[in-house]
Amino acid sequence: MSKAAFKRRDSVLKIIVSEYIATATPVASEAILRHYSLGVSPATIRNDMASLEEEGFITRPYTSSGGVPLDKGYRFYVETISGQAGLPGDDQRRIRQLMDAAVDEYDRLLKIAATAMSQLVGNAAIVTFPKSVECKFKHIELVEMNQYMAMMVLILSNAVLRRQTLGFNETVSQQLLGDTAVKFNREYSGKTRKQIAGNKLDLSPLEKKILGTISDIMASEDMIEYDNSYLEGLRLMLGQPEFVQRERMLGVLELLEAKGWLKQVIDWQVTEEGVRVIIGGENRESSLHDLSLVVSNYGVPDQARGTVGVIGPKRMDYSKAISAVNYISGLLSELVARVCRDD
Amino acid sequence: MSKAAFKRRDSVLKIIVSEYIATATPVASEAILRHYSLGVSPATIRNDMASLEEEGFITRPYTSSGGVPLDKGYRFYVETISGQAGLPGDDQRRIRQLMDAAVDEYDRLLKIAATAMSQLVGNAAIVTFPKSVECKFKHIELVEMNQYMAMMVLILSNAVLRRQTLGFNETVSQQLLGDTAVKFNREYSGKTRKQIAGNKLDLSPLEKKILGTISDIMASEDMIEYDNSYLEGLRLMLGQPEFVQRERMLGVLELLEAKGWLKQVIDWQVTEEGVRVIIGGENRESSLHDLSLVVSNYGVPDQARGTVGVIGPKRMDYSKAISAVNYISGLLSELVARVCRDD
DNA sequence: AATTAGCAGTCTAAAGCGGAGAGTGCTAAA
DNA sequence: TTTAGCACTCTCCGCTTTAGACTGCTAATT
Repeated sequence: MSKAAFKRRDSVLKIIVSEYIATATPVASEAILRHYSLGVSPATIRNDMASLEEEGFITRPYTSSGGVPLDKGYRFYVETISGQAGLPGDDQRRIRQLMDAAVDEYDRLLKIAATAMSQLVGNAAIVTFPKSVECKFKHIELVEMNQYMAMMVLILSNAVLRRQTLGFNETVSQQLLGDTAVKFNREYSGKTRKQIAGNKLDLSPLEKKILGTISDIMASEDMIEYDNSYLEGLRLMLGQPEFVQRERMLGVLELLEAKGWLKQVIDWQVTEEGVRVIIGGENRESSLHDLSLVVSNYGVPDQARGTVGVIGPKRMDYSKAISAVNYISGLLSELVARVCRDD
Repeated sequence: MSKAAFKRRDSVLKIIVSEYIATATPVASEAILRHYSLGVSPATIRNDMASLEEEGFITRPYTSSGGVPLDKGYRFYVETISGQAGLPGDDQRRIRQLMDAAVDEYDRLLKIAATAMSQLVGNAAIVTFPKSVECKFKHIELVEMNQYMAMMVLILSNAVLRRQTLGFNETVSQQLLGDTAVKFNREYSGKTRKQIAGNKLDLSPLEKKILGTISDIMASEDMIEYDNSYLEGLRLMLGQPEFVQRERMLGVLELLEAKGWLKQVIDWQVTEEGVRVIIGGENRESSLHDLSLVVSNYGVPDQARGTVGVIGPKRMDYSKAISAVNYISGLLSELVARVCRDD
């Protein structure tokens, strides 16, 4: 096969993928020529398609029907488009505007980001809370609720916030609680869990109990993969034609409600930089085998990192998804950086 | 029609409803006799069914097919079963166990409650955060993040917690922030928004700014119908046979993702006590017209109140749903009461 | 007046059939 | 290596048929 012929075959593959992404129906040789004139006849395209099939880029739903991309085909397509055009200016402006409106409300901001992203790509989108690599104690607050109970509010590095109620056997006063909080804040601010554990102070039983609780929370915070996350736009994703069979639909729903899959994605991602595309069978988790993910980390390296991504059927507008994830992760990184700068 | 005949007709209706709830297929006259021997022939049942149809309790999907309940039929059924048996002991124990495991983590607790409830009834369940009737300032905490920014954590009555970042034009120290927090806590603790607004203190520009933010948050807290809420078990609900037509499924998904419907439910509910069942067309919101809700408030009257409920197709196990909602709302009330006791 | 047997009639659901149309694979020629 | 031409495959759609589930009605019975 000549060099020119190879090149044409690649074009054919690219066209098949993008056409299939757009129409969700098998792509016929003549359909290819209808939209892109390659200066050859349908028969030639058919030959190319046969060759593409042989090498595992595409397949046929049944003998003598158009081609649909396989994972390998999608992968090829994604490689050729990556590093391409960013998000249209309109979209950028719209998102920025939405997010500016909630810039001070951390939680709402992430939710808005997820919603915006899902609408942009017509699929589900997820944004996880940023998580610090190893969290540090920042501030504690103890508020009396009644004689035997207090609410503890614990602020960790990068704005992670946890509240917990504490019950005591003896009565405690707000005064005592306040003093304890001051002491803890003075001694432990900026320290990791291990540093706190190593720094044995002279503590009263009450203080020991509180310290234990703090330590537990920090430990669980260090373990946890996602504190919380927003998954938006499910309905958009499930509206896609791949989910007409309700069995698949319910399968996906179950998968996403469980959120176990998240761990897998994040594990994989934690070391990577930039946008990463995971297509169908490339997912470790077999339940994700006919879905694709476009994910990226955001945040400040070695400090607070979260994950943002799009999830949808393999037949997804990768180009748009990549630019959307890229843009939004950048935006979120900016915002996190502002909050973290002095950690 | 004789008195005995009336009674039998009611039984027939009850059987039709419960049978339809169990099987999701139109109930035939002979099917009724298969499971419950009423000592009459199928023809008699048919006569009764004709009469039930005439009065709008049931309908037929097509001429000469079994009966399926209408809203009026469900309503009748719900009235006859209400006030009946509670949740089985097993279930009670299981739930209590689950919830005890997270009793100190407010947010997780509510989520667990929602999940447990959804599994119990095989439909979606929702639990909203408790909201105070008029919230009171409880505690503020100000933490420096960097020279020009601070994080404010605001605790309102009944454990509502809000965090927000603040940006300043001049530099601020942790010292200054701490002093301000102490001052606010001393002056404003236990006061409502109006009381705070009426109590004009001599404030620096910085303090004025912070106070403004607090006031805004409290105002929005007073306005908001639901702070946050957990909706769990969607997949269970959508697995029901009523959602085989994917159009309906997507409609419901859209509805639930928007969460606008929540407001309607809660509005209606806020004054009611006990479990309330809203069947199909009884919903104000037309998009809920073929769904039913079983909801209840929980919390402490005149203080903090949240809503807990089950949402599913009209063909729902009302008996189980009612007892589940009843039990869980009671459990949550207990827990809220513990936290609120001294507000 | 209420109930019942019996039967004709109605409707669904599933299966089978057939033709139109889309699109390919193959062969032989350029 | 490309192309034209054609036979062939397979889906999709609508139509028909058949079996079966239930009812509604009528006329008889209690």
